[in-house]
Amino acid sequence: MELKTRQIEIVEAAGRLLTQKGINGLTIKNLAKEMHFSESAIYRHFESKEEIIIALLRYLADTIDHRLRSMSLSGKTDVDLKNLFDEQFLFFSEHHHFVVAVFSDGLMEESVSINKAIESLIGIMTRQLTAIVSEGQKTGQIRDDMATEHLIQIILGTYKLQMFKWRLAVFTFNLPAEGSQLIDTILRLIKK
Amino acid sequence: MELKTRQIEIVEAAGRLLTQKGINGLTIKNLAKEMHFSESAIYRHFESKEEIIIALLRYLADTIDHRLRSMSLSGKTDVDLKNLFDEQFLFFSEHHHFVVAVFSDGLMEESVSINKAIESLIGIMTRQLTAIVSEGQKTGQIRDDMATEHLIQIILGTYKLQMFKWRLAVFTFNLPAEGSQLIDTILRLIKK
DNA sequence: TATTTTTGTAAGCGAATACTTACTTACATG
DNA sequence: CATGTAAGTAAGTATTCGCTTACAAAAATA
Repeated sequence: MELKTRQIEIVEAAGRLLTQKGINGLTIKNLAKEMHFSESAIYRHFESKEEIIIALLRYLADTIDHRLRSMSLSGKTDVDLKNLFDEQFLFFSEHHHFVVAVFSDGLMEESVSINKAIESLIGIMTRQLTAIVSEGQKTGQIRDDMATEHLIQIILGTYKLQMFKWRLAVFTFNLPAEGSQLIDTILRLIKK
Repeated sequence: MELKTRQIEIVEAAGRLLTQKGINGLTIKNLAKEMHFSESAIYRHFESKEEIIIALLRYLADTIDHRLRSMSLSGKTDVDLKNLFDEQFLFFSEHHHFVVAVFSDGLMEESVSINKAIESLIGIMTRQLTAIVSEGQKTGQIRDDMATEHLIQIILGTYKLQMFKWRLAVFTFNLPAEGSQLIDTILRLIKK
C-alpha cells in the first residue's frame, strides 16, 4: 500500500513528535497542531492512530531497504561494511525525526501489528549485515573463530547504542564522523 | 530517601506493568489492580506517578550499584568482566520485570527528573566497565590500539541489545547461558 | 482506655484521550 | 455547468487519565 503525499507529511510529523516528545507526545491533537489543521482532518488520511505508527515504521523500513538494496557490494568486507553504515548515519543525520524508530524500544508492546513492523525493520539491517559478514568470513577477511550471529549482534548493538547516544545528546555531535570512527574500531577488531 | 516495604511492592508492580504492557500500560488504575487495592490507596504511598517512576529507577540503580560495589576485582580482565556480566544476567533473569529499565529508551523524554535518573543508571554500569577495561589496557591484557570509550560502547551496546532480544522473545531463552557466550566472544575479540 | 496515626475505601473532579458526526468548501471531470 | 469527490471544519461522543476529597477502620501510642 503506497502512501500519498499528505500521508507522508503526516508520517514525517509523527516521527518529529515521537523523537521530540516520546511516545506519550504522539497524540492526534499534537499531530493536528503540527500539521496546522484540525484533529478530524487526520482521519481523512488514516483510519486510526495505530495505522499511523505502522505506516511510519513501514515507510522507514521501505526507505532503508531501498537504500540498502541499491548499494552495490564490492566483496571487500571493510569497504562494504563502511558503506553500509555511512549510508545509515547519513540517512539519519538528514532525518533526525526518524531516529526514534531505529529499533523502537519505546514503541514495543503497543500492539501486535506494531511489534511485527519493528521486527521487520530489524530484519532488514540484519539481513544485509549477515550477507557482508559471512561472505567476509568465507573469504578469510574476517575472523571465523567466532559465530557469525555474535559478530552481527556486536555490530548492531554498537550501532544502536550510537544512535541512542546521539538522540540523548539532542543531535549535537556529528553522527557520520563519530559513527565512522566507531565502525573503524569494530573493523580492526573483527579483521583477520 | 529510603523506600518502605509497601513502596517497594508498588515499585515492583510498576516494573511488571512496564515490562508487560509498555509505558502506556503503566497507569494508576492498572497499578492499583496489580496491588489488589484502590487507586486512591496508591497516593498514600507516593505523591504522583512521576515519583513512582523515579523511585523505580533509583531503586534499580541502588540495587545494581550495591551488587557491583560488593563485587571484588581480581585485576584479571577476563575474570572481572565475566563476573560483572554474570552478575547482571543473573540479576535480570531473577527480576524480569525490571528489564524495561536497562537503558529505559521507552521512558525517555517523559520528564527532566526521569531523564536524570536514567543517566545515573547508565553511569553506574559505565563507571564499573571503564575501571575494568582501562586497567586491562594498562596491564597489557586488552588491546590498547583503540580508544577505551569505543571498547566500552561496543561492550555496552552488545549487552543492551542482548537484553532487548531477551524481552522481545518474552524471556524464553536462558539469558545467563547465552549472555555468557556473548561475553566470551567479546573477550576473545578485545584480548591482546 | 482515649487519642492519634496509618492505611484503606467510594465517589467524583477536570482534563485529555482517540475517534465520530454533520456539514462546508474547493476542485477536477463528464 | 452540473456533479461527484477529496479534504477541510466545529462540535461533539464515550472513555480514560492522574489525582482529590470525605470518610471509615484498624493499629499504634499516650
